[in-house]
Amino acid sequence: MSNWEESDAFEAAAAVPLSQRAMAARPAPYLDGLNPAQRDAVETLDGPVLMLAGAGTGKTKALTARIAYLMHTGRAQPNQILAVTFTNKAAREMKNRVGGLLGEMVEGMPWLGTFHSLCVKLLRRHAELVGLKSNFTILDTDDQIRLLKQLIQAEHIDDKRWPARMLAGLIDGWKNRALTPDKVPGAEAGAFNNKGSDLYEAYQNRLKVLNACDFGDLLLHMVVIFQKYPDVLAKYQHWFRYILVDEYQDTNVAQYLWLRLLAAEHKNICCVGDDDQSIYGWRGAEVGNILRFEKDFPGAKTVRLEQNYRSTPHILGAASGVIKGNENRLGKTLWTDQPEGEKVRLIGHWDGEEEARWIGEEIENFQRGTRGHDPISPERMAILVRASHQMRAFEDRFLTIGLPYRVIGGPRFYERMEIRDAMAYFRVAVSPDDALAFERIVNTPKRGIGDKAQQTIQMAARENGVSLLEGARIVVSQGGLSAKARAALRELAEGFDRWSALIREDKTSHIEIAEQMLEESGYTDHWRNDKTPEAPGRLENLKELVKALEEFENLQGFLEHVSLIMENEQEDDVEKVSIMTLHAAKGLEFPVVFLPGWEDGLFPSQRSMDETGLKGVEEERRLAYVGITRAEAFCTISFAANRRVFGQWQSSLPSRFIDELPEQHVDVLTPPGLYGGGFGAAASSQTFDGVSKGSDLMEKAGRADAYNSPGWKRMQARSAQRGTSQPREAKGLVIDSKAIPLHNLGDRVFHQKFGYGAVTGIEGDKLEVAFEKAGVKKVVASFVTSADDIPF
DNA sequence: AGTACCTGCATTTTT
DNA sequence: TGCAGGTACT
Repeated sequence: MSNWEESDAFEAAAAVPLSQRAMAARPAPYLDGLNPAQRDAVETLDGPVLMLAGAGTGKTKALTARIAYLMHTGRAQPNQILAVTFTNKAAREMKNRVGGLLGEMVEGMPWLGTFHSLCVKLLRRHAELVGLKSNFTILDTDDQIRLLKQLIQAEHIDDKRWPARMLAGLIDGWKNRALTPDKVPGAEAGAFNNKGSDLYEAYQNRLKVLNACDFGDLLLHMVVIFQKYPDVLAKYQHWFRYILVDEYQDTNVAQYLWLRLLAAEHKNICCVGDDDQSIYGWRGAEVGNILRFEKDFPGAKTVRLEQNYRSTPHILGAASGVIKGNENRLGKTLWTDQPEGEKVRLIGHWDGEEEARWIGEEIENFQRGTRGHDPISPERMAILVRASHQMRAFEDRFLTIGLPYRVIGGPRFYERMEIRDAMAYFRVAVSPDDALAFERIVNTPKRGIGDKAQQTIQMAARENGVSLLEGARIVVSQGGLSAKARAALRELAEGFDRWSALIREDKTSHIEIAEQMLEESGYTDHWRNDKTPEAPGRLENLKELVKALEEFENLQGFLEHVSLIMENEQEDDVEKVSIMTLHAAKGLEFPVVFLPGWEDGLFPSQRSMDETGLKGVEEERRLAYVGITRAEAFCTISFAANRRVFGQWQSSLPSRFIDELPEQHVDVLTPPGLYGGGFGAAASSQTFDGVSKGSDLMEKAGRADAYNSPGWKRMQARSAQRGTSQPREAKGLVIDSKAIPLHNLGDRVFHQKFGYGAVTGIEGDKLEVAFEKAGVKKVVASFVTSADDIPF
């Protein structure tokens, strides 16, 4: 598999025809505004190129300019360029940007897409070579697990000791490494109760019978086909004159092989990436791919994009200082011509709640534009955490103080096909002129209303200036279409008449109406009769959906809520602070970034260190680097000495990465708990909520050993030395300590988010309220109103 | 079939 | 602590 290494360095680039050179000589607007490095990366068209693009150095700009350049110079037809990304979002963005540069031509870029989508396209053409039909289905993770579970049980293996998830993980790992069942190394084949590779093989056979494949197969099958059928490979090798790869540091072995095979003829492969931002090792990404690029592709030219257009020098300095601790890296030096800006701020807190409270106040300060800078709106701020469970503290706090936030990268439940179908029914029933929703379900389940019938409906609707549903009624009444389609359409229209009437009457519960809709429309039956392995899961999801309805007063309310969630994934009209994991933040940027939870064990994560040792720490360090480099102007790192983990109080030491921050780029703040020089009753009684936290302190005191740690001591020393002032912290804290008891036990109150409830406990300015819908919650008193105050 | 209790477990996530 | 998945009961 290494004829590449054996091949000589590339011959000089083939002579370029004069006509093309003439074209290249014309002014090219997309080249304007590129810095020298970017320009180099764009103009080096022949042979392998590694574009080492640091964070915020304009790699997408360079990548898209390169595509434009390739087309403009006539080096390749748009359809001869293979451009690969990891996410649909990235593919979309690239398409848009190339479109912006070149106009219509992008329409002709059929081979710009994700690894997976491109492989689906290829595999549909050659499915028979791996025993599939071209209409194979793609299983999602749930389906995969269900199938594996069946196989495990068929082997009479205890699926409690040997869970399907574990096997799925193993198989995914093998597929990531392009290992078919027969290629699994002996040592690993015995994994999973000695049945690892056997079960893998059984699974693959089962998939074939089902005419299905999982995500990993999309790549694996293509690699197998390329390796086994040189004629097929040759066709594509020849066809794709230029290959571009985004986020190369995230590629796994299978993707690497796929690329290498495809690039073997023309050798014009341009990989863009940043070894310092490789954070997906745990799901099979091989940093080695990018580190080895020059060896894998002899004669490769490496271009470093090092001018950063995003962050201030202090932020870059802090990030560089941290990443320097990694051994295995290609190395690059980010620089910027921006003004110095503020230092990265570092602050330690007593516990996680205090950290959340402090950050909430800081966000409000930024929002108000205190200390000399302009007000910054919440959507320009983000909190980046290591693990999603850390988000809860912030959600709780922000809900309490009424600070709008959104969580990025939550469950993708509402993206599922069956959920979207079901909701389309709801949408049409609630608002009959929702054309998209109507289009979605008019022939789902199959009703024999094909393209032509739909066009007829569209025309009728347009001619009469009515909704599609009305248009359908007109078509039916006029006796258009075939008798069969007409009958089906009439039934559907009558269904919506009934369901809409039920909603209007408001007598039947919206849950019942929803169930009725799914049942009477035949949608549920459609999945009941479906024999594919994913059908049971779909039905399950529909049940979930109906269950989710319980939380709402009516269907309208529900749809609004869901559309909000979906909009969350795109843009949002409301200005909200983003809360997300560091992983989810890659590729994004914010003027204000908070990086909480920098404690050893949490970040770097203990598990990562246990499982992969030094390699793990290095990946965590890259995560730290990614986090810091998300910030444009203000970056605040924080940690807490005590944190509740699984209900147990735990104390921890500041993250080792904190000690790696270069001092000259860091401003150490005095934590509120340290007010006046030490901890103790004074600090707590002034900074909390006006109520002595003596008992809490007693409880926590025994765990304060973190404060003997080098990191903490150094922090204290630093802040003493610098004489950091306290007012800015103190200011915010006074605000919510004004707890004038307005409520008594048993009072009926209203909260913006949680609705109505009764006060069941009072603790200083905090109330414990049993909400009718949301259950028992603790809220700050100023954010509930007496129910009598509500004006309706 | 559906619910109520219990137990075990607990990064990071895209396709 | 909180959830998900499984069992056992109705």
